[in-house]
Amino acid sequence: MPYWLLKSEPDCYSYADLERLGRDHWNGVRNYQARNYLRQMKAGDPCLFYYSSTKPAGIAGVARVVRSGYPDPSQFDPSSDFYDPKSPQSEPRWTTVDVEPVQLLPKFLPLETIRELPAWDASPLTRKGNRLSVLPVTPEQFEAALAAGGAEDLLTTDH
DNA sequence: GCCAACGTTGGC
DNA sequence: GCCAACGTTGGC
Repeated sequence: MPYWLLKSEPDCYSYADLERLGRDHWNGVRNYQARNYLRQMKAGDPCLFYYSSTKPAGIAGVARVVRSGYPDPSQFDPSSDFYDPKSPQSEPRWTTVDVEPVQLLPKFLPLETIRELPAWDASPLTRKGNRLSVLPVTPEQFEAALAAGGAEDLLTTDH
């Protein structure tokens, strides 16, 4: 089963917002590489919910994909910040997925600590200049993040 | 198709 | 707020 990491600015959209809504679209991704990953996501895939552009940045919680990729409606909405007039209706350019909350990490996992986890050495997340907002995570990275965040092992308790 | 300019991301 | 990194745009 693939694992993913989703970035969000918590001032804009936090884990608590997702928890309050119960389920939501992960929309507004306007980067082709991130979009291609969104298109690979399947219902049931676990995701790490990452806070960017905040102090400190890091992983706040775990979410799960509940609906795989479909056209992001906001690309066709002129009143949306994510409106893309160049996206053809016949072949929508941008994709969204639906996610639901799974759990808040008992201990917020700062980027500084993520960098100390050997499994994360190879991740784009820990590389300088990284700007990818949706990225794949290995099972080892996922487990290491949960352990460091004091969470239950979802690999054995789920599914 | 190249590449300079520009805009955005994101850690610090 | 700064600035490095990098994606996108547009002129040629």
